[in-house]
Amino acid sequence: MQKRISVTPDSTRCSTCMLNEICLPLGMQRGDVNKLDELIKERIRIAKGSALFQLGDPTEAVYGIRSGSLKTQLEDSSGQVQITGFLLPGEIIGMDGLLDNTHVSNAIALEDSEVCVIRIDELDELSHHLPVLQQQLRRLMSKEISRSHQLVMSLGALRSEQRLAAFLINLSQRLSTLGYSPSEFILRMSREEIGNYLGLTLETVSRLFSRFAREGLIRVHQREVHILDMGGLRLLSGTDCG
Amino acid sequence: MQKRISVTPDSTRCSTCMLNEICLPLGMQRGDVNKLDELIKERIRIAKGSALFQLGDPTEAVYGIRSGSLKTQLEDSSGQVQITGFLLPGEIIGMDGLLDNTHVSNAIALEDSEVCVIRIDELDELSHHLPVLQQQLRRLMSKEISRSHQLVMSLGALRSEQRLAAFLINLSQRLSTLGYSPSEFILRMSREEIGNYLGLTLETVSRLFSRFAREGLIRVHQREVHILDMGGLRLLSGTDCG
DNA sequence: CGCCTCTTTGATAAAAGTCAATCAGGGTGG
DNA sequence: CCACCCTGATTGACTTTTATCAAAGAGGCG
Repeated sequence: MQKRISVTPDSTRCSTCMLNEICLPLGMQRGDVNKLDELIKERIRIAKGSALFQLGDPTEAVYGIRSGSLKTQLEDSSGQVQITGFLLPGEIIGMDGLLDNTHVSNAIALEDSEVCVIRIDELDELSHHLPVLQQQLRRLMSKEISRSHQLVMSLGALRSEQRLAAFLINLSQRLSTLGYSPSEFILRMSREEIGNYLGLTLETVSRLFSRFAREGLIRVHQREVHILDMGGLRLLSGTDCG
Repeated sequence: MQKRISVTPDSTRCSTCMLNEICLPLGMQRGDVNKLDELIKERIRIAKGSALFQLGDPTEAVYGIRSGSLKTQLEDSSGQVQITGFLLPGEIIGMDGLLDNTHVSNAIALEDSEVCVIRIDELDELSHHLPVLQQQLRRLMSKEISRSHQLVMSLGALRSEQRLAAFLINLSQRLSTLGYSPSEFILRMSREEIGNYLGLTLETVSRLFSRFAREGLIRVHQREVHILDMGGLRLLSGTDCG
């Protein structure tokens, strides 16, 4: 279910990638981004439902998502699962796991996806000639810490309707950054996955979708969502929505 | 309420610090730790209740806690607060905030505390001569990501009693690492702060303490906690407790 | 000693979960 | 090609958990 692909000189590289401004190169100088091309030597295709990495696997790399979407989830010894993130193109996955180079979570594709392999050893190597690269990874890790803290805030301080509203707004914003419509999108995850992520049951999520629709905030049909009243959603969420 | 202290040659340094094995130097070679001494030029004393940094402050450093304890909390525009961590000696604080060098949380001392200042610019500087240092920070940031994910799991997947049990076990383990008793300790935070952290109300926390005591799992008197039945607590928590 | 803050405990209400039935689509095989 | 089946989604009735409101108790500090 995984297929490794070599990146040849004529493949798309960081310097020519559309996700340039969002992904690893976020905020880097043009010239430096060109040097990044040396870093990405391989990509991996992952089929829907299969794992990019799993709990206990050695961490040799982190991954920039090129297309598709994935979820990350913790799994404890009793098999209990908690989804900790839904990741979209341009986002980096696998940065937990760098404590002692062992993955502590699973990363599973929500649809057929492709990721760029950022090998840690090569990152350290390249950093000698491109010192800004270490700072870059640091910024991305810091972002992941903040993101996770936001999720903690959502789970700890918001009520179910606020969580779902904040979730939709957050998705909308991220899709918008990628150039997609902020008001119409297809959810790649099930009600159960949304519920797990937000600390709710799938029934509660389903009921909330119906209620939001009844109140004219959204239109929803299965996994297709239209946001009709972004202002209303924001108001409902009661936060600035991380 | 903050007092900056220069670290003189005869002060305690990383190489002679008791927290050597836990803090920034975690897992580093002896020789490398000696080089770390150049990095820490300043410490800060923070009085109980006052802030080490606040939302919006520029991030010039991260901080290793030398003594005392702090909490970190997010605060949204409506003033709603969510505590995202209680930090003990040897732990690093301030690693969110490295995305664009602005703090996105508050760090407040739970008791009079002292932290070592790890300036980011000096860290980058020293890294030229001590490449392992970047990896070190990376590991600590990865650890913070995992820690936060564990908290997400606690908030999203556990019931109130499991959360509090897991919280006590986690505290016990960390205090034990510091050489304190794993079974007797003083909580530095109020019921309200514990509740906020765990996504519960202070009343629920108080009731749970009473219930655990009634069931013989702990003895508790105000902020003094004795763990009587660690096995029972573990069983109750239903997890491997991050 | 008395005030103030934190904690405990109780009664009640609200939120979200559980159990159960039905519905809708998509894919498969006859 | 269509019926059927399987999975995921919706909706309802009821239960459990946790929050809210309220009052009283315990320490600590001036």
